[in-house]
Amino acid sequence: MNDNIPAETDSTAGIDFVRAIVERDIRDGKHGGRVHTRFPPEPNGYLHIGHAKAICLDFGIASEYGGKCNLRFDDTNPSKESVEYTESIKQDIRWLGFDWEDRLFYASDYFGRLYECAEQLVRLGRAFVCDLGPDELRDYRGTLTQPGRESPWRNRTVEENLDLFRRMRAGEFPDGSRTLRAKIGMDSPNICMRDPVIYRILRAPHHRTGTDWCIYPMYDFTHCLSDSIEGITHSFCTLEFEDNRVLYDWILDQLGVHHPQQIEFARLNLTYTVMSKRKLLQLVEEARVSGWDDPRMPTLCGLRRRGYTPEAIRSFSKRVGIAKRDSVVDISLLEHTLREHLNAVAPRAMAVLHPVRLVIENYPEELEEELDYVINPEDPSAGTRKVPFSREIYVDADDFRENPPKGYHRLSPGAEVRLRYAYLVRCTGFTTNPDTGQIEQILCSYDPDSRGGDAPDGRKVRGTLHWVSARHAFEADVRLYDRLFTRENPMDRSDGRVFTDHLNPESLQVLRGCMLEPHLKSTAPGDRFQFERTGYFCADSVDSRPGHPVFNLTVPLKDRWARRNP
RNA sequence: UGGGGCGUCGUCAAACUGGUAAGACACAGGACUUUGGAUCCUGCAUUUGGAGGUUCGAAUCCUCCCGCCCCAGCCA
Repeated sequence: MNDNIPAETDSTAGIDFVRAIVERDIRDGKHGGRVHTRFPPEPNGYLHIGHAKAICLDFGIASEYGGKCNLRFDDTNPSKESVEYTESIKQDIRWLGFDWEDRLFYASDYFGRLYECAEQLVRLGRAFVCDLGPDELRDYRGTLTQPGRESPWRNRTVEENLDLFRRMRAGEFPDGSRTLRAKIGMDSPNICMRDPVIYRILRAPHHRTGTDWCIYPMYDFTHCLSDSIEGITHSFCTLEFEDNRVLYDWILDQLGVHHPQQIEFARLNLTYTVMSKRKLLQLVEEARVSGWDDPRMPTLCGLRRRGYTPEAIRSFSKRVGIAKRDSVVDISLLEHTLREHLNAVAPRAMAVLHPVRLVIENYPEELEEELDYVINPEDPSAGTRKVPFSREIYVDADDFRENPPKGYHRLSPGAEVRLRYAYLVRCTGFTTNPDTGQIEQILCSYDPDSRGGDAPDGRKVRGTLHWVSARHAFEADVRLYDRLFTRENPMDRSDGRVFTDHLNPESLQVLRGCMLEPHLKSTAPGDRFQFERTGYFCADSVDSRPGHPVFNLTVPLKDRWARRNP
């Protein structure tokens, strides 16, 4: 993994509780001091930044402690899963920078062994076939405060259960007519333990096993055994599975097999976005966004298209930490790690998003110059390139004010500014459109002795503007993105509104006719730049065409001036 | 009102078996600057949900209380 991020030495702090457990286990020689984790996504949707936290934990801990991490698809519900999702998940994990090497597994690989385990449980007298339908089952389960009732089918003989379970597998019974249940007890205060269903009849073609099976194991049964089969030592999952841990342990204990330790941590929440697959799916289906990879989505494919780097996401994951407290991380932390990385690696370029023509009246009509441009001041090894200059250029409309506010050190009548890496120019006048009153053209004179931007006499020039030579510029579309929601917590229903009511109508703004440096014309999709004084941008991977890149705003530069002068 | 978890700065998050509240983001000042970027300084919890108690000493131990999250899919 080649991080171009300055060493993350900010962690003088203690390690998180998960790593503390792993280290203690290594010290104690548990599992022979071995560390083996797994990332177990269900292929029923796209990965998002919350999954990135889990991936960084699972793969991160394995690599930190000399262990391994498997990728295992938890594909036990064929009605919701597909190969499309498995492919996107693999791509996203690789993009994030992690490698499962030859350890790509599917829970469906274990269907045969899982079935054997289920029969074993039956033989042990620890599972039975139950004929209760879904409604009855719910009724028998009891409530949070009242214990459940035992199924009337609970005391079938081992032989009968075995026979029935085999016939379930053979397809003799209709979907939903019977289940295989663990025989634990109906009076547990933990509802997970009230004779939970471990196999159901479901005639749905599976994306890997086709129609081989008409019964599928449930999560609780599958997960612990898959972990066990793979020799996992530490099984990390999110908080909502805490109650399930008892069942995880119970099943493994009954079968007397290798017993990994499940450890739960808090999932990631971010301000100004939603993180559930269901909500994200809704945004896609209702066309509130252009798709799973819309650059405003918190999906990994969305962030990638937006211009986020894997390094930034990994750094972010490290900084949010791992704990058990429900929390909501400020999106500005993610933006910070992004800027931190991009600042270090992104080549600079000049792009004028809201162009206004500026004429340097004393600059020779036909003259063209090639000026030296520093590619990245943060990285001298990036070197320099040439940028063309001429009498007429474009500057940003926001860089000129007829009546400048206090503290404004850009262009205004009489004011002198520096054109980055070019010349010092002084504003001598301007013209406006008589109909609209809009600034049409800014007039300036330049100081020929200031080539490169240095004041020959050392005079102070506060403002430095980006610009692009009019006759060399090319037009392009640039999309400005902002947060998708206007609320820190879009799920806030205190005023009776739903999350889609909080969508930010200004989250996407398309700018046409932006004027860019000619050298940007050959940008390849996905290439990232810092447009000086504006922000970080990347060429869109979907809508760019050869010679016609379309740029996405990845994240704006911080702007203290704008902040103080709203 | 059952069970399982969790409550430390605006937001994350440290503080090993009690020893006198890290760090980061954000925010606010200032320095510097050919990006109002970056960088660099400075400030930012007399206090750990609350109330008692034990102790020379408590975020850490005890008691009671308050608040928040999760669980009643043949989803994961």
